[in-house]
Amino acid sequence: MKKQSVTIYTVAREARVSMATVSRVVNGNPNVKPETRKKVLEVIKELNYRPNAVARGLASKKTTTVGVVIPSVTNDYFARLALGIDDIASMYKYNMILTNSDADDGKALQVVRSMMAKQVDGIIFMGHDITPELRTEFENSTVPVVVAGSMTNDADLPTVRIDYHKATQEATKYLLDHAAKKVALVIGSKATTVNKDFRIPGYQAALKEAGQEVDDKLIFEAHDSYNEGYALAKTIQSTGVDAAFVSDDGIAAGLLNGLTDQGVKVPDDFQIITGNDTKLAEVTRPMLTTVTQPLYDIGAVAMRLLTKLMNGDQEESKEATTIEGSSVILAHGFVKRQSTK
Amino acid sequence: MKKQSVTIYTVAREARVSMATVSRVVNGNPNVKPETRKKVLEVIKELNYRPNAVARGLASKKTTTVGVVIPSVTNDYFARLALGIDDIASMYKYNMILTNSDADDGKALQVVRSMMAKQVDGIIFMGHDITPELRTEFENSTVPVVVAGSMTNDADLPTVRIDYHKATQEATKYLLDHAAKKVALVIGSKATTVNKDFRIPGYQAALKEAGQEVDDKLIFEAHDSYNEGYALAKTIQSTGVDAAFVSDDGIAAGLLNGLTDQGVKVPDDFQIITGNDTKLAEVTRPMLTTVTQPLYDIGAVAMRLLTKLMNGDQEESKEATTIEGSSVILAHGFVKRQSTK
DNA sequence: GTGAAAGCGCTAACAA
DNA sequence: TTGTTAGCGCTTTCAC
Repeated sequence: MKKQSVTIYTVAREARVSMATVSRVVNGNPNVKPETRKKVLEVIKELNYRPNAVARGLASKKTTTVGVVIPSVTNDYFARLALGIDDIASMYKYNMILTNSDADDGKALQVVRSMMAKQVDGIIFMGHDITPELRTEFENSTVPVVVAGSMTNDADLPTVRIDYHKATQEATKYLLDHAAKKVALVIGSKATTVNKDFRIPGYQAALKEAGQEVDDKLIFEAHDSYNEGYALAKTIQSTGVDAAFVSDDGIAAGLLNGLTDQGVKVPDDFQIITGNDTKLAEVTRPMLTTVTQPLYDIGAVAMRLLTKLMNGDQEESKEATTIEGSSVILAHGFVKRQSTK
Repeated sequence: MKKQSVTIYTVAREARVSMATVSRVVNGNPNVKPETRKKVLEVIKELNYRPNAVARGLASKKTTTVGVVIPSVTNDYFARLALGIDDIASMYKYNMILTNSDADDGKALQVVRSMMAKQVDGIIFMGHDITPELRTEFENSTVPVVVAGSMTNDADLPTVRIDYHKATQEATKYLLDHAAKKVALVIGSKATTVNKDFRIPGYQAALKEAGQEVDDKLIFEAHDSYNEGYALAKTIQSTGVDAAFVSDDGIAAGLLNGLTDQGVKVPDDFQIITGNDTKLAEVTRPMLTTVTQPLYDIGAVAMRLLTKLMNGDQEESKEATTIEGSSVILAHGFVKRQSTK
């Protein structure tokens, strides 16, 4: 790459002012005489001067760039969060370095390190849990981190999400209240914090409330979304279950289609509630009854929160976060469609 | 943000060598005596030194960051391209600044300017057309640009895509060969290059080949994906059409469900072929017959091509691009599912 | 209101 | 094989 041709120095020389003055007008510093400003602006336009953000970043120690770790862009759930993040980021003139972690802990660590090397001003982390190494990485840095759309094992991290416990409990109760005899819970992994500490307890609470015994065998794991959900259709039937709350829409769609293809009538013989509020839920036939989530807003609020943390005094913010817990819990909803009675 | 505590200088002092030597070992320069390297590496580890990529970028004029313009991350089509891009980018140690253009020309321009200000080493552009302003922006810069997953009005830009003309022609022919009497074409906008110069001519070629008259009224526009496709179900029937090739899966899914909800049997009374090869096509019932596209590969190849352009001599590359056309056309396919006879 | 000058942390000749 | 020395383009005191 060749040397940048027109720099702040070129402009300064051409406008017969100092670099400092050019810098001031570029940055909207009010301490510039209007006519000086006008002159500089003219020269900038004439020369088509564009400030070099890298140089600015080095000098100011701010890059107006945030890092966003996403398990998978092709998952509509995370993509909708990312859209909310990006919109607010753009609004605040931030750019976002977006990288897939492929839901792989090693890659997540590497990705975060790379972002920090690039001196991002903040990080939004999407994912279900954080390894000790990654946690150390976060702790050793002054860069604020916000978790969006899940709950991790690090309760100290500011997090924007819905109340997964309550949502799961409500959905389970709904099923129980609507003639379901035996309700299954289908989640990604029993080991993640969001499931272990929120969804499973919520599910169990609903069962207990209804006077039912909890049976761990009715909790199913499915990772690979649609296909695994489809395959699950057989397994799940053999357990005598006649309803399920499924946390992921891809899995739910697979389960629904798998069931249908086996001649099981949904919702007559089997009811399904899904939990991600993705487009998928409206495309299937029957359409899936869903716990709704303000996905876009979760992303947007996470980014807003991050801007606050980035601007406030770092230590103070961290303090506030840790102690008061600057986490945000947004309201979820429920839309009855065709997969429930 | 406070001054970075441990810099290349700290390491140099601690290891009793010069900054240059530290720089060499960090960058894998072989001209370092093994024991010196070892010593430096030790100090780096001990101090947990992390090179500052911003400073490196300023000094080397390379940021190992590419800009990616995406119309919408929440569209699975583009998300899959982005996944391919990101994977290859990671492989080559590039980060990606990803920004939604919302399919808005003004925003696309602004986004690109912002990326260039951040000194990205290259840009991957996803979108259907380029405004004169944006084209000027590209031309005035030395940053290589690759278009992925579409065809723009700028034929000089290296582009990675499938053969939209042929794909459309084949799909239309398939419908005609399978008892369709009157075939519609449903696209986003008649005005974009990819439709105006590729899909529409392909569609018309198939009709002519079959000895049918072309009727512009059988070409429908739908933008807002699913909902507009759903609404289209009524309109399209009134024209006596009994089959359609739909370029976008969201629209196709909407059309299918709209038709079904009106009691039209697919494929018996109406056949549909869709063109984006998105997950959606497998989730609907009946499942949608589809022109398949190597979406991930389109993104991956685009990123590979970009790395070549970024490494080669800039001018030379640009020359080669313009003259030989370094564009890549990948093979598409066809999967018959349930929405065709 | 404006300018001079010292960095920011690193790379890259050029010497040695 | 290693060190010295300029920058890269900008921000930011600190004077004036």
